[in-house]
Amino acid sequence: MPYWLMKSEPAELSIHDLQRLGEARWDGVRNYQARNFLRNMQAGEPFFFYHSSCPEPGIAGIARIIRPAYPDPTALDPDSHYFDAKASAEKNPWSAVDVAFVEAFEPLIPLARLKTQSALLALPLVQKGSRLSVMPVAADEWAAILTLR
DNA sequence: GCCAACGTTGGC
DNA sequence: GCCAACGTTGGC
Repeated sequence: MPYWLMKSEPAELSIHDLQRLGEARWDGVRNYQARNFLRNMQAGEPFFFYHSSCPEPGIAGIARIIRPAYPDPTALDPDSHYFDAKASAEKNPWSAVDVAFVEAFEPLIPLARLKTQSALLALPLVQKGSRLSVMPVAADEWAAILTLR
């Protein structure tokens, strides 16, 4: 079963928000490579929930996909930060998935620590300049990260 | 198709 | 707030 990692700004949606909500829609992805990965996700697949653009960036827990990709409604909502004037109900290029809480890491695994792991050199997350917000995680990478909890 | 300009991401 | 790196846009 494929594993994934997705980034979220905790001010927008944190692992603790998801823990409280139970489920949430993962929307607002506006990068084609990330969107293509979203579209490859299937219900049941787990992902690392990464906190980005915050005082302590790192992997904050685990969640799982509960509904595979469908048209992202925020692209059609003029009031949304993620509104895309070029999207329409007939032609919406953006996708969202629904996710459910699994586990929160206390404390989270800091990015600085992930960067010291030789097993993670191939993971885009730790590569200089990489901004990919949705990425696959290899089984051995997943296992290596779990040992850091 | 090239590429400069611009906007965004995201760590620090 | 800074800025490196990247993706996108649009003129040509």
